[in-house]
Amino acid sequence: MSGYFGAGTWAPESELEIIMSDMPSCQFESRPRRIVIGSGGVQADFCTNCSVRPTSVCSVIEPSDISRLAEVAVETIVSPGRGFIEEGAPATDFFNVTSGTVKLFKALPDGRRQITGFAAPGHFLGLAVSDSYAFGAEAIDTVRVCRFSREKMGELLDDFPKLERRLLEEASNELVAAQNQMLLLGRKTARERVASFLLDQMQAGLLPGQPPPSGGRLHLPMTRGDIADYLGLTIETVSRTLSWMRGQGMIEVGKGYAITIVSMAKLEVLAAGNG
Amino acid sequence: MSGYFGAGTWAPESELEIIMSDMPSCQFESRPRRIVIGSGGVQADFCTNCSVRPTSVCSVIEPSDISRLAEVAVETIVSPGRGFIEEGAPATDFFNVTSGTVKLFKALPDGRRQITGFAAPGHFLGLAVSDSYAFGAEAIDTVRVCRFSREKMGELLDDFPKLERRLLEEASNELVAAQNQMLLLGRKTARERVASFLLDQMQAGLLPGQPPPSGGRLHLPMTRGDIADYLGLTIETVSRTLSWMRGQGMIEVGKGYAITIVSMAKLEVLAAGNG
DNA sequence: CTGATGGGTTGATGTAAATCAATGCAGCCA
DNA sequence: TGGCTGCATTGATTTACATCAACCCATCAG
Repeated sequence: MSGYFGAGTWAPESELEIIMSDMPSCQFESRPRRIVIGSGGVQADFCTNCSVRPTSVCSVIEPSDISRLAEVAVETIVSPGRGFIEEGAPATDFFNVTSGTVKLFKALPDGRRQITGFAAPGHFLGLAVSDSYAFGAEAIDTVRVCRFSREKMGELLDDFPKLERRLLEEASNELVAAQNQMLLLGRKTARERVASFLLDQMQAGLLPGQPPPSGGRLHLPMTRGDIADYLGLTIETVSRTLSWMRGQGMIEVGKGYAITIVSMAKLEVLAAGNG
Repeated sequence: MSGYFGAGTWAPESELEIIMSDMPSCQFESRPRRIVIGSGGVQADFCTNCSVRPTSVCSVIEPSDISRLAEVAVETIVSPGRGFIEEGAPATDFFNVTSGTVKLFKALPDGRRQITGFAAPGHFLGLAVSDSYAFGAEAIDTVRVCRFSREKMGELLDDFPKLERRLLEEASNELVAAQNQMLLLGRKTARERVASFLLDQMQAGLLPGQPPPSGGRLHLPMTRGDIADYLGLTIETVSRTLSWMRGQGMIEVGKGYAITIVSMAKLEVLAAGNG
């Protein structure tokens, strides 16, 4: 395809690329393998029909200017367990998660990991002035992201001042979340951490974009290991704490990734620091 | 006195106000007492001659537009130990630190505290989209800040797009710092934390604005308690760890707030996670 | 079917850091 | 001068959590 939208001089933008999981799992993911599987090009309504547009930074672009957005966005599919941002690598792109869940993390040389956040659909990734990524990103389940090159993103920012304000808003929100997480990591007990986590996940599910968790039913896509790395605990402590909460009648732990919150009140008391 | 942070109907913009330490110290600082001591107004070169302008967000305002800045800025002096942002209070103002050091923190109901950062001259405070402050701020030594009302700041942002980009940059940098701190709090040992802290302080001192620490000499304005609350440790552990480092020939601990870094290399090995 | 693998739970033991406690020292004020 | 307070250091003891280890249960490949 060429000259799609009559705008671009070259083609590969707006194709669908897939980052495959061609190896079961390795300690440090190599650079994502990029496979372009479609070349029909993206429709004019690519962004218009985007399910996360109302809640993402893209919402500030007027419908009349949507084509500008679709021009520079490359939709990418990342399979579960696959990394697509490598900590320390040159920061060439920004991403917008459109479906699935991403874990963001930093690591120490000996392998210790801290997950700094989970990015749900609508989340914007890559905010860092530095020329290299300050964190890594890996798909938890099957993830779709929109990729913007740094260069193209700069042009968008120049042309749409509203976008800049929206990004500042996004960054501020993340900053608040980061401060909450620092309080959690530095001063909360294991039980308080897990309680806070469950309530946060509940809260996140209530936001637009994802199916709302009815009846306190949560579907956590991440493993116990991920939760542990997020809360600064070990797998065993997370598991034991969940069992303890079950024993206290706070939650029910289902098969797989299901957890049901039975007593929000009890969890809130815990999370606030009483217990 | 009433009208904490001026509701806006009265005049004191561009006067010099002082937040006094009229009580020695209480568990939770009451609202700062605001005392206007000058009323001559700020000179036209108020901002032009500002020592932190080159390194702060204000640097993006052209000299020709500086008067706009001086119009909306209120210089405020905060005495040591005095709070000037209360966590949870309505977020009415933004601040720019011009001298001294500020500690930013979050607290749990039972008094546990996490210091989320130390703000040195040039640092911009108050980035949060929420209508209330997500953190508290307290002067460590004598602090001077420039205060901007939310409203006036909005006007500045409308008039100077560059300011918005600079704020985004500022927020991104803070985000990176926050992620580093999460790694520290979640996964580093006490020794690694203290080592990281000393190196960060060294780094911060090398940036423009403050007198560069020559010969590895650091002057830390904060108490052991502040360091502990920043690193997610106790006072005793911080003290013991510093003593241990002294024993290892890594540092020298002087009287008061002086610490000299003897072997940066050893500290770096520690901070990176080998030790 | 069998064995391997990854995730999860639970138990026994170890330990890093918290807590409890005593002491020293400087600044401050009556 | 003496008493008070805040900050710091160091020692003794406790503890929350990590570590080590066993086990269960899916899933999947041969």
